[in-house]
Amino acid sequence: MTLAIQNGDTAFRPTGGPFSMNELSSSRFPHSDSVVFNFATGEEVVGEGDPADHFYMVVKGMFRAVKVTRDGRRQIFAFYLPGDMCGLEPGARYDLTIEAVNAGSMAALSRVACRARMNRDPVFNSAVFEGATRALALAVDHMTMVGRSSAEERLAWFLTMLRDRSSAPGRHPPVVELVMQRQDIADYLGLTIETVSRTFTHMKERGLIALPTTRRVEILKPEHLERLAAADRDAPVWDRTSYA
Amino acid sequence: MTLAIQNGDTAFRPTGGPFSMNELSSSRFPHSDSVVFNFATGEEVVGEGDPADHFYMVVKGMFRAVKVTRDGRRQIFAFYLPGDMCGLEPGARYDLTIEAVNAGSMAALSRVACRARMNRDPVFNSAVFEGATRALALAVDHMTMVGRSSAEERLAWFLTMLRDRSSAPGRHPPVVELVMQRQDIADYLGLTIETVSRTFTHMKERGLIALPTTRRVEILKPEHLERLAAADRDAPVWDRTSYA
DNA sequence: CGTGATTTTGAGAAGTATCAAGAGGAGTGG
DNA sequence: CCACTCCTCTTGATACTTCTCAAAATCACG
Repeated sequence: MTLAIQNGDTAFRPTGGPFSMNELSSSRFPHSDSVVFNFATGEEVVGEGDPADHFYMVVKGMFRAVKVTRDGRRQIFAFYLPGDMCGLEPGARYDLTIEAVNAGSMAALSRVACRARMNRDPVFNSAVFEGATRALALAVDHMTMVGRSSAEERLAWFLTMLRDRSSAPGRHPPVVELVMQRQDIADYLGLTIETVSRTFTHMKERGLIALPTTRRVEILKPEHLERLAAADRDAPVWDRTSYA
Repeated sequence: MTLAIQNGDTAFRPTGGPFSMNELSSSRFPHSDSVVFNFATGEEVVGEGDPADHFYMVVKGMFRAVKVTRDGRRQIFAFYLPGDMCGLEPGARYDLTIEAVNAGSMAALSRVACRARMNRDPVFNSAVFEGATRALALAVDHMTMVGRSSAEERLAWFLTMLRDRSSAPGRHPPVVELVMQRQDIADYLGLTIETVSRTFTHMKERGLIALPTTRRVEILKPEHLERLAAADRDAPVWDRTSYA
């Protein structure tokens, strides 16, 4: 893992969006205390069980929170985009592995420094707490989805979420860049890779989406997709912040 | 909802067990600030969206954290036993509904009083934080289970959890009292009630368990059940504390 | 232009849901 | 104490979704 000291206020490109966690972005979280690390595709940021001594904020790229079980089953709990914080858990050790989905970088802030900052900066403090809260709320939604929805509903939910979180909300038709590969989507949604692929195909055939390339989705019928996504939920709040 | 002012240190019967959250039990959490409320079967403690002004600790009986979606799908996120805390979420409103599974009672402590206490009692403070942390860890496990396990593995996991959390760990064969009904189990595990019932029958036929009554399970082959339960996980830590 | 990884497609099997009916239990009133 | 009723739980038959295994197609990259 390469290291780069961040100089002042540059380097941060918060993606914007209706998320109060953005209060933490650019100007607030990364300041002279923080250090930016670069990661190659697949590289590990923190491993499950590592001592939890830092908080992280995504600067660039996409990251994932993963747990792999003894017998190889794999579950992804969150994808992090620029501006998202992770490593928020108050415990002594990380609970999940955080890996780079593609090449990217993270700002790391030591917990000690963070604690100090929380004490002297009420906005920062409440934002971090709110982040933890919403991680729980998101887990609730995620679990309901995994436990109770069909493959098509799950994928619709996923695409809707990515669209809402992505930094280019104005385009028509809305375009979602799938940075992660199919296996990651499957492990996030509790499906197999084949089912994910078939569901993409099915949505394409029904005219809901177009797939100009494997990793790019054009949402042709956003309302339809949203209806599918929200079939079993109400007013989901997409959370840019999670924990790990 | 009936009200009873608690007098001093009586009334609490922590069930014991290997859970550090018990540091909060009897002597710590409920003290002169707290008030005990009684609840009838099915009665609501807090509803989703209510202002989150209190923390709660189960004194007697069993409670559940529920979310029901627009179209009637229902997901249960936790069952709370005596000594468990809920309502821990830092946000302004409760995220889930908490209901009494059977007749029971809860000690309520206002958040204001709790905050004050957290400031002057470091043990209490860290215990509450640890509780929130483990709620997240439990959600991770729960989600992996719901997303990746078979019906039999889920039920084995559930029974193992209840046995570990129950207050009578010494009996042979281990006996689990199912206070909740089948629908609750189904909604906790992401299954249908019929599948839960069939899986019970199947386990009975295989000699893993006995069902002297509908709501009482004797675990005849604990090791076998544990093997099933842990098939896709490692060393689960059963958590007496969750959030809502 | 190969070569390996990723994704898609296909066929069949397995597991769970659904719909429907029956059995068991608890409470009530005669 | 026994019927009656309601509710929960179990069982059965079938349909459907998703998984599994296998192979083909596409993509990424040297």
